[in-house]
Amino acid sequence: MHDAARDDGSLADAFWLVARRLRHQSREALAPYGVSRSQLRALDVLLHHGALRPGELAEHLRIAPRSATEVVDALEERGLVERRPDPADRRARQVTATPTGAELAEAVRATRAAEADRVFARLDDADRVELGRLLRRLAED
Amino acid sequence: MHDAARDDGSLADAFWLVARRLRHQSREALAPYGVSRSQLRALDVLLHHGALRPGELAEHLRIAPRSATEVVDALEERGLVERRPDPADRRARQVTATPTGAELAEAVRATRAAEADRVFARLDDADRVELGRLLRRLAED
DNA sequence: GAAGTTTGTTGAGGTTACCTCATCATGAGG
DNA sequence: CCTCATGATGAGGTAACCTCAACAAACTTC
Repeated sequence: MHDAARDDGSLADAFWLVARRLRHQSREALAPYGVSRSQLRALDVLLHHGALRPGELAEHLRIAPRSATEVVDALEERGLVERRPDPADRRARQVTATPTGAELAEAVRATRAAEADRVFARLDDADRVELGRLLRRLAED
Repeated sequence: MHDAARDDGSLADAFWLVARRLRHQSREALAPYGVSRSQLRALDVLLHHGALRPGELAEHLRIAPRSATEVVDALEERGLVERRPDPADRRARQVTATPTGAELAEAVRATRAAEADRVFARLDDADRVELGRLLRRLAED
C-alpha cells in the first residue's frame, strides 16, 4: 500500500504544473488574435447556442452573471459579439456572435488543430483518450 | 479516426473544468487556515528544502522572483516564515519556515489526507495512478 | 390596478496570482 | 576602482474571477 495523502498531494501538484503550462501555451497561441482564453470560450458557446442572454451565457460558462457581462464587454469592444434588446423581456439583452466573431473563432480553431495543442501532443492517441476519460469523470456533476 | 482538433478542444475544456473544481475545493479546505494555495505551496517547498533565498524559492515554484517576494511577504505577515540576512551575501536574504509555519503545514496535511482530496476521490486507485502518470508526463520538461 | 417581490443586467470595488520594468545595494572580474 | 552582473524589492499592470448594491422591468397577489 502506498500513502494516499502523498499521492493526492502530488496529483494536485502535477495537475497545477500542467495547468500552468497549458495556460502559457494557450495565451501564446491566442495572442495574435487579440482574444483571451475565456473570451474564446464564451465566443464558442455563443456560436454553438446562438443568441443567449448574459445570464444564460454565465451558466454555460459556470461563472457569475456579472463576470459574463465583463467577457461580453471585451468581445463587443473587439466587434466579435453584439448586444441587442431581448424582444421578449425589456430587462434582458441578447448576445450574438458577429460574422467577424465567427470568422475569428474559425481561424483560431484551424491554428489550434494545426498546432495540435502542443501540450497534449506529448501523449499518444491512446493516452489522450485515457486522459479525456479521467478528466471527464473528475469534471462530472 | 476521429477529429484531433475536437479532441484537443474537449481535453482542454475538461481540464479547465477540473481545474476550476479543484481550485474551489482547495480554497475551501484552506480557508480555515488563512493561507492560500500558492502560499502553502511555498511553505511546503521551504519546509522541504530548508532556508532558501527568494530567488531560489521562485525557481522551485516556477514563478518570477518578484512574485516570490510577494508570497514571502504574505507568509511573513502571518508569522509562518522568517527573513534573515544571508551571511554569505549581503544583498541576499534567507527565508525559513518558523515553527508556527511547520505546525500549520502539518495540520493542513492532516486535514487534506482526511478529506482525501474530494475531487480526486472520485477515481479509484488504479485510475489515480494512471492520471498521475499522464499528468507527470505532461508536466515534464 | 397598486403594491410587493423577483429577476436581469450592470456599476463599483475587491481578490488572487501572476507579470514587467525600474531602483538600489552589493559582489565579482578586469 | 570601475564596470557589469546579480538579489531583492517598489511601482504599477493584467486576467479572470468574485460580491454587493442599484435600477428597471416583469410577475404575483390581493
